[in-house]
Amino acid sequence: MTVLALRRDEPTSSEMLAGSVGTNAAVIRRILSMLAKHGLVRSRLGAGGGALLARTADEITLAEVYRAVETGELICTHRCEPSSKCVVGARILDVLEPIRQRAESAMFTQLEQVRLSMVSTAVLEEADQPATAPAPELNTA
Amino acid sequence: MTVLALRRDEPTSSEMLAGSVGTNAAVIRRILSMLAKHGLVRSRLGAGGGALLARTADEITLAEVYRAVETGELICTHRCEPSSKCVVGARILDVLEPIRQRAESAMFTQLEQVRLSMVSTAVLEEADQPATAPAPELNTA
DNA sequence: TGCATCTGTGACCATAACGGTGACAGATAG
DNA sequence: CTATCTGTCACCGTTATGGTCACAGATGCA
Repeated sequence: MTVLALRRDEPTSSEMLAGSVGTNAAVIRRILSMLAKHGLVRSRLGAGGGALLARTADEITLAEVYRAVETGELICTHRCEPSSKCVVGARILDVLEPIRQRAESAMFTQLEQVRLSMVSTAVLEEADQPATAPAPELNTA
Repeated sequence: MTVLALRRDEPTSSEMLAGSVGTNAAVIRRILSMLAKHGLVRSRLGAGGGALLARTADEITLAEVYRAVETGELICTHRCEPSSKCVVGARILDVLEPIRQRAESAMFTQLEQVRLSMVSTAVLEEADQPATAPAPELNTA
């Protein structure tokens, strides 16, 4: 996504993205497909085509990206159903669920405050300051 | 942990816990071992033994439990190393890392506010208002 | 129009992660 | 002394995930 943000209106092929990420083009296309379904990315077919951001990098938050790509729950509780014959087992999921939701939404609140444009400019600024930059301060805090 | 909180000073065997959770005793012992290493749980060996809370349920937060049990990072970024030949690939991890940390600590802040005692009393309160009145047995047997 | 390019998607395999299971030494209560 | 229970290991099967190949369809271009 950062690459797409930096390349603006120039389509980027999945082959090229795969090179940057260090993986296979089909994997990139798979992920791109998920992003497209959530309206974050669109693609141009044919020769010279590739992926483009569907909106400006300023209108995309990391929370949206996360939700598009990550399917399962952030905090997974019980993989197996607890025994309903035990007082605790019968109730624990109902008790834990609102807690899980609070924790999860706290994290999303943070991710919503980071826009893709912040990430791309931070990458460029790091590239400007070679070798010594330890902590890139994304101003949002 | 909730079961241990409710049973107070009475040791609970891994066999019994396994019954409540719906899994194998060895799995419980594996998890109990992790909790013990973090000082949340202690165990009594020999006949009539079992697991006990190392502190009161009021002194244990869900954040501690989470940290003890969950090993990997909450939000995992790149599984494979991005290409260092790409401007984005070379810098993206450094840029993303502080964002990840902010999001993660936001979640822990929530979990730190929930004590194990709150969970156990919530379970009991839910049990007090049942559609039908089940026998208050802790184990499944 | 024909060709090269690139997406979208499905199938398949290898690998990693994780829970389930059995086993066994050591500790301890009775 | 014996029954019980922990702590830990090894091992297996399942599941999730990424890597890879393949192929149809869309599109720009000569």
